[in-house]
Amino acid sequence: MSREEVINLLSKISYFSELDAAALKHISVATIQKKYETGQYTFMEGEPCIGLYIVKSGWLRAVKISASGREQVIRFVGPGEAFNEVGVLTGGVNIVSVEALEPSKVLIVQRKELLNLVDKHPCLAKSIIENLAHRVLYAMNLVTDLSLRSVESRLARFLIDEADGNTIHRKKWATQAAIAARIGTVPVVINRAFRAFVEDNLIELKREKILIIDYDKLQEIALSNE
Amino acid sequence: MSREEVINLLSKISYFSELDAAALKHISVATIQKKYETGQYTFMEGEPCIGLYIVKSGWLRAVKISASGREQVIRFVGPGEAFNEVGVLTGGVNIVSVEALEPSKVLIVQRKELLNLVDKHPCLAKSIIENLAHRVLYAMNLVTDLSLRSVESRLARFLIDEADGNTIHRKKWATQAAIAARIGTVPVVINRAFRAFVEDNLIELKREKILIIDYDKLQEIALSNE
DNA sequence: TGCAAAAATAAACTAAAGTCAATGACACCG
DNA sequence: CGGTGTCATTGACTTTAGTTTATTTTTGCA
Repeated sequence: MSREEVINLLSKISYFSELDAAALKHISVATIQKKYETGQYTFMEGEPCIGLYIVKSGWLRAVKISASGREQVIRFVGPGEAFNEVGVLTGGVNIVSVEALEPSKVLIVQRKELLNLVDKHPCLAKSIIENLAHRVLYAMNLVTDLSLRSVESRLARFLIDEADGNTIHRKKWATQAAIAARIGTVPVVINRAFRAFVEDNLIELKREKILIIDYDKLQEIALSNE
Repeated sequence: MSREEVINLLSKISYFSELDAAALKHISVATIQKKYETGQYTFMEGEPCIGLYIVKSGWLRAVKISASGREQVIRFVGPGEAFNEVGVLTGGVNIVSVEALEPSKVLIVQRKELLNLVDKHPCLAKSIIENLAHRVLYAMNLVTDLSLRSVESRLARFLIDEADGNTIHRKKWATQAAIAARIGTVPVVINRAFRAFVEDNLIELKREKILIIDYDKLQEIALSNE
């Protein structure tokens, strides 16, 4: 990837969108490029944190894994998104593991470099604050979802959130198992919930996409035990 | 509370600890003081956010409430701590409800004022970033706790985290119901877990304090299905 | 095209968490 | 000092979620 491409990609990241050209160029110099194959981990939880990762292409997932092997997906990340901010900004240790779901290319802005930049550019600090605040919000909603709502309700909400209009486009890696890990449960349980939704004519379920048929009822379920 | 007291309190908050005297004085002017009785809410989720709250005295809890009446406590806040940062820094809407657990006094730094300050003081921005990043970390751990670990395991962890040495000092409002809401379950279930711990001689359970007898085994349970 | 692997579905079962209702213990207040 | 209300405890029961195993259906690839 050329210098210009790097700068162009960086400028599209919400963190950096308000930085001037000079600053962007500055960052681009401190940037590493890497490539990962499907199933490969960019880094593991607990390891020292190298820097802020920015997805150039491909999809990955940030995940916490329990000793018993169950996984909780924190989020999926795709082109133009950044991940590992929290590792960079807390103690310098990765707090999740991140796995490539398909062949992926990323940029890495080195930790020290990034921390320097924060000092120098108030607008960067501001957008980081905004972004982190939203991340807290997201995580807190995840918390209340898990604690207060049923699997069906969570799934309904997930579908609504992910829907583009009334269809959810599924990438090849968006299997029921992947969705289960995101919802906070196991594949069989998600499958049951899906079946139930299909039975009740709320959705149409295909491999490449999910069609929402009865949006209102789905919303009702999503809100039911909120 | 006098101007000096206000400034003194502000200077102890992690956000403001590195601000100079002039800035602190500046903030103190934009500050409102309020008092709440036990059970009174400082604000409700969804309401427009007035500002950043700082606890002068008393304890409060930030909570999300479901339609069915169940509660998930996000955190307890006590003297010297701040709350509602996320409301201030995201859309200006409160994302939790906060209830006084005992008669409490708070300072409120108005939202606009705070946002102005962030622009002017890079060190403030930096400490906010740090603080928010830790908040995300905390929330994510809460997520994985809820999703991957049993009630017993969560309770064990909670006890270890809260312990000062090998005793947990319980405020009058630290009832089993309150702990349940924090752990993400209901009072009876917490009670069962407590009983089991007492049975197995892991803890000694009293109204004013909890004594950890077998720290190692408790830790083992805390980590068991991590 | 067809075979092997992955994913989805199904059923039977277990375990964990939650509900409900009743009772016991204890603290606070008039 | 008794009574009222809150909190803790208990048992019986329901519901939800998770496990296991087996079968069917897709998918991707040789």
